[in-house]
Amino acid sequence: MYGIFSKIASRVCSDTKYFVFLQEAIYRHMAQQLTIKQIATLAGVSAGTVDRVLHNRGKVSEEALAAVQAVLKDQSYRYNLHSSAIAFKKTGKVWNIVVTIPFSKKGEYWDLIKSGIDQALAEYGDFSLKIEYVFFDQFNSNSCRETFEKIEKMDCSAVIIGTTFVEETQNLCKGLDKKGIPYFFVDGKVTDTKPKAAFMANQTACGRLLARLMDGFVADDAEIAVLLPKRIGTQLSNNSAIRLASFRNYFKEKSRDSAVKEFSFSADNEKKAGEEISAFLKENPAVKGIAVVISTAYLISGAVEKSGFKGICVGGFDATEGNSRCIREGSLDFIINQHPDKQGFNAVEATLHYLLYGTTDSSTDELMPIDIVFKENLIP
Amino acid sequence: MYGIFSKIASRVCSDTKYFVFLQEAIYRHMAQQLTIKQIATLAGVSAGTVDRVLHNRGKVSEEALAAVQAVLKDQSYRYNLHSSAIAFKKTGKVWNIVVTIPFSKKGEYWDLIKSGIDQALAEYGDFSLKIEYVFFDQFNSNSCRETFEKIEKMDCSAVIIGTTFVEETQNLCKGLDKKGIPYFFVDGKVTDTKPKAAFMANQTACGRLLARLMDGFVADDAEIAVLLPKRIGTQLSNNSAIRLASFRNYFKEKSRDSAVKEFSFSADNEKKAGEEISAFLKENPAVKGIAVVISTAYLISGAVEKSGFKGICVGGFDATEGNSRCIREGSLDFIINQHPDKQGFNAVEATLHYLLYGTTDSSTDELMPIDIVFKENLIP
DNA sequence: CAGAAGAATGTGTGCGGACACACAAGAATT
DNA sequence: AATTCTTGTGTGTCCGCACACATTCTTCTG
Repeated sequence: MYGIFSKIASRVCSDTKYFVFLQEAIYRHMAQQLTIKQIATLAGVSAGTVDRVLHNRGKVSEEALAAVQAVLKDQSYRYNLHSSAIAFKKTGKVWNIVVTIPFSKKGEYWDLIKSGIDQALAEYGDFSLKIEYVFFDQFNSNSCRETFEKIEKMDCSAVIIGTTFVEETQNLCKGLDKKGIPYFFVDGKVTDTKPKAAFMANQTACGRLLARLMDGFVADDAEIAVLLPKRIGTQLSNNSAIRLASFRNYFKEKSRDSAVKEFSFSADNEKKAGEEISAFLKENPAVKGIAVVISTAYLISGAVEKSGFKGICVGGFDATEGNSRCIREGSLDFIINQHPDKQGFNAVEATLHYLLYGTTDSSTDELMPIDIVFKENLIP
Repeated sequence: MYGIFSKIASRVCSDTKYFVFLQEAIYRHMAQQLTIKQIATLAGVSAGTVDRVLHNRGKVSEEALAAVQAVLKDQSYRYNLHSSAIAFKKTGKVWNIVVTIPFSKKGEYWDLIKSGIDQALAEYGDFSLKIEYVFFDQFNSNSCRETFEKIEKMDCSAVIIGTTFVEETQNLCKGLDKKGIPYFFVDGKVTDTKPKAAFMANQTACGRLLARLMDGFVADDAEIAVLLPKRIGTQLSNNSAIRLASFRNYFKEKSRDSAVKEFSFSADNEKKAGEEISAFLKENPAVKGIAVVISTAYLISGAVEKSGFKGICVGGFDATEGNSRCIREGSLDFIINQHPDKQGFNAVEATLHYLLYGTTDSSTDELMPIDIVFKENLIP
């Protein structure tokens, strides 16, 4: 791709010759795409036959097949996306995508994923596309199970799944596999499943980055607290567990593991969380950094500021509304953003791509970029 | 947009009722788009009249105009992008976008912008779109002037301009304004011009963020060097100047300005740059942080490591190939990424959008997100 | 008042692809 | 030998839009 460009660029050192350079630098992109009819002419058959080959509809003689495939390969044919979409309308069919994710309040993690999905729907609204949301309770495996059972009975073209409960997800995927319905993951992966793609951030990198930043921003002789959600009944989510392990691992490598204190707080209760962190900081005055491995750091940073503790660096995950507010106000120092909205958007995009072309053009694991957000680069 | 979603979510607190919730949560998006023909029927006119109204082709009576506009507004009509693109093909016209940016070596700043543009071309290849590159020498105002004069004579639908030389850009824009050709900026803005949109990062935020990170990562009693390119004849580019001022401002606010040392290096000569920084560090042993305000930090970080200086934090701008390599190898600690590729991509996208719909759907200034990249979140 | 000129409006065609359907030629059945 | 059936193939229609061209209605002129 860079061939011509770099060749020209390397030639321009002398001052006087730039004009000659310009003549050559004006180069044109030509993505001459052939149509089905042109392919047909080249292969010596009719458009219908080419269509049959392209869609594997059968009823094509071996010689015709060979002739068409030869031309197709030679000309690297691609559907014209627009014509395809237009013609598809005629059929009256609609791509029905079912999205099943936990519900959450406006501006919280799963709602950001949903925003991305909605955005994708708006962007790709000109395709015959329908999205059907089915929410469940991320803290209640029964809700998840019954929801997933419902989905298996639904008539749809593809499913986007927010990975939470492992066993329930595996069951759903098994059912979908049997029916040949493609599915995609957002936020994570689950073993023994075959998603067409999974959109998530590298959790090991996330944990390590959190550690690196804390290490940099907190004095060498201070202690650092790593905060987890208190859970009753259920265990730590897979993502959080990986982040925690990776976080601790960083400090182990630096032989500073003794400075790290683990602490669990009530992530679903603002008041309780505040009281807990206050008490903790009183008991541990050497703690000068608080690393929250989940998306509700704002519950902590707000309380830390209110309680009057100074010079404590607080970091967390994801640009939820609460976190963004605290960053803006200064109580939260930074967050590591996994782009939940982008995950949602890309999942829809990939789904549509798969439905239209029958392929995912990239690898199964779609790692999202991990951003670090300070007050200075927060998007308002 | 969140209306239904948040209403439902807030209702689900009790454990037992989630199933009821599910029934309601299955809600369907319906973006029922009317066609021109349907609009015509509703307005009591023919499709041709609606078409004339939509394209401002004139020859429409006042009453017909009013009737159509009323229906259009009421139904919030939008072209079907696909049909539009398909039908446009028939006309044989092609959108010809001229891109004029400085040339640079593969993987350097302007080449990243170009990659983004190429990517956009690939993505939007199914539109009748042609891109014509015209490169110039960013260190030679004559090259720029003569290139721009050439562009004024070219026949094109829109121009994307990499802002470098102020006066030359103003002249070009004046000419384009006269001909009614829309133009877009990448990397910066220029006063007294009327671009449809400018794609760039907030440079004040960039400088401040650089300062914030340096401040955090370098001990309080150490000195910090801020590195500028040595220029002969030309002055510091606008972007660099803003970053520098913003950087210094941060430390002034903290009354630590005395710890900041400015230093100019040969940004276009790897060997010279290395010798200069080595000498500088020998003379200034208290310097423990190096902030490079331009995109060639890799020239510095490589030399710092080779010369054997330890414990010095180096930060710079943009994920160029050189910088990415140094981050990976560990000599460069972090970079602030302005997403040049995204700037290029979005510029093409916005241009196409303008050409198709006659509007830029957002504000003139398109601020790009600013990312911070460490080894941990570097995309390979 | 016929006829030309002009303004407003309606109709027709084709972009590239998806699919239904018509049709031809040979094989299998009655 | 006449018929159904199979298999391969080409043709026609339509999706929604852009634009050329045909048509109608109005007004003005000799």
